[in-house]
Amino acid sequence: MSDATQPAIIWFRNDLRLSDNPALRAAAASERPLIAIYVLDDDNAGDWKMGGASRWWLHHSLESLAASVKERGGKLVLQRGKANDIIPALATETGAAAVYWNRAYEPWAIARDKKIKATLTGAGIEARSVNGALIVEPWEISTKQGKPYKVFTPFWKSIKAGHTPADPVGVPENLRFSNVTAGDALKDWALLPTKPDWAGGLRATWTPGEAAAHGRLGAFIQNGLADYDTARDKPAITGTSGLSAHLHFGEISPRQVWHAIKHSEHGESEDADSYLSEIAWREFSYNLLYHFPEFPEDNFQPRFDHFEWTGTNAEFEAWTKGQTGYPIVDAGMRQLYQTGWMHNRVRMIVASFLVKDLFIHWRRGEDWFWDTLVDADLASNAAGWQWVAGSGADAAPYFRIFNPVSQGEKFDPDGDYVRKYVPELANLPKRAIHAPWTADRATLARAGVTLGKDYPQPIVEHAEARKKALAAFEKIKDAA
DNA sequence: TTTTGAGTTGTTCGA
DNA sequence: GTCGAACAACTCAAA
Repeated sequence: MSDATQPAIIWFRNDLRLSDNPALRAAAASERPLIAIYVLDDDNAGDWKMGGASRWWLHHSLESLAASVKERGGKLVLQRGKANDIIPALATETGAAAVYWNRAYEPWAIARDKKIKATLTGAGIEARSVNGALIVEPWEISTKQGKPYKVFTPFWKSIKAGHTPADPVGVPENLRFSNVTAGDALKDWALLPTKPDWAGGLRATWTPGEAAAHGRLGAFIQNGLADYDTARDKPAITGTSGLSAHLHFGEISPRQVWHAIKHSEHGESEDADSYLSEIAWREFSYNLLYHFPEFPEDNFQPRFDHFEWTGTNAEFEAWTKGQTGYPIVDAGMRQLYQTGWMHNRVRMIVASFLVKDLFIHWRRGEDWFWDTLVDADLASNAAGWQWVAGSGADAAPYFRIFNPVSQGEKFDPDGDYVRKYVPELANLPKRAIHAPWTADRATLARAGVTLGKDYPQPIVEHAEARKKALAAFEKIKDAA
């Protein structure tokens, strides 16, 4: 029924790379001419269609992948719409014998892919999905009782004991592409902002694409890994790998990262272990999302449904704009808006502030991050917010309420991070940089700061908010 | 089945 | 300045 001249389709999704790409490898192994396609499927994504910053990244990542495919004599076909229609239609039109893809784990994507698989199979076309995004599939790891892990530490121990990844593989050598002409022009998707063009900070900070992902990993191993444990908490320096968006879009795979770290000079160090545990957090988040698909929308602990969210829209807006009057919070929120990314330590601080100082639902923070982060990832974003809010599976204890002043003093001791993103405070001495309202009049005058004019007074009093939060947690303690 | 130890990232208070 | 304890109670995971 099928002959060797029939092409195979390699459907690229969040796996925008050629190396260590199991679906691509399987497609190449079929020895059929390949048709490469990417589908922008906003219809299926519903409320979780890609946000603005992610779209910017996607544009450049697709450009990069398209160039790599072209170098090898092929063309990356771009189509927009429901993949349920597009993929089977392409297969039929081209007489394809098989379609290959790497799995996605967003609930909407799982549901869609299942239907597509049925459609293809029903039409006599082979449909094969494989694991290209995770170290361990969520259904392959469980507690000794056979249940999904809900606590990170035992999950991480289990990975180290029995689920370390295989070595990554390279770009298939026998890639042979078929000639296809159909498809959209990338620029017609209008993924880049124009009026206004807010992407300047993103361009200055990031280079999407497979080659850049490996460049960043190499630089991190060279310069960051040896001191990771302490440096990772300092937002003023490059102490983290910055791989989150590259990993999200699959420009690099977690097992490539794992392998490179392990085989580096400090591969067996504590620092390497704690870095790899961050990779495991990503896995853990996917694990939670797979087993509890409502995780991005609903409190994992239902008692949080009773929490009284009393924050106002004006306060939410002040938070998004970096105008809360707490310098470390404002620096973080401005870094996010300018660069599409925020340092992990600061993400926790701003999240804690939104939830426990402003009493605004974590879902609103999650939505804002979704739109503004280049690394916006359904699993990681939801897990992070639920963790901070305390509503998650493996949540921060109720009393863990970040103090934005002491966090600033501890992790940005010289105030360099604040000075960079809150330039109106740049001339304050370091003893006042994290709490400008405590500075005397002369100090403020010398720094050219008039509070309430150049920079806001704190919109809430932290000590008071903390007490209120503790009382609010007390109130929902016994709720169903 | 029951028991036991533990749970990413913190803060405050009092000695 | 430094240090340890307290801050709910609960659920998870393994023995």
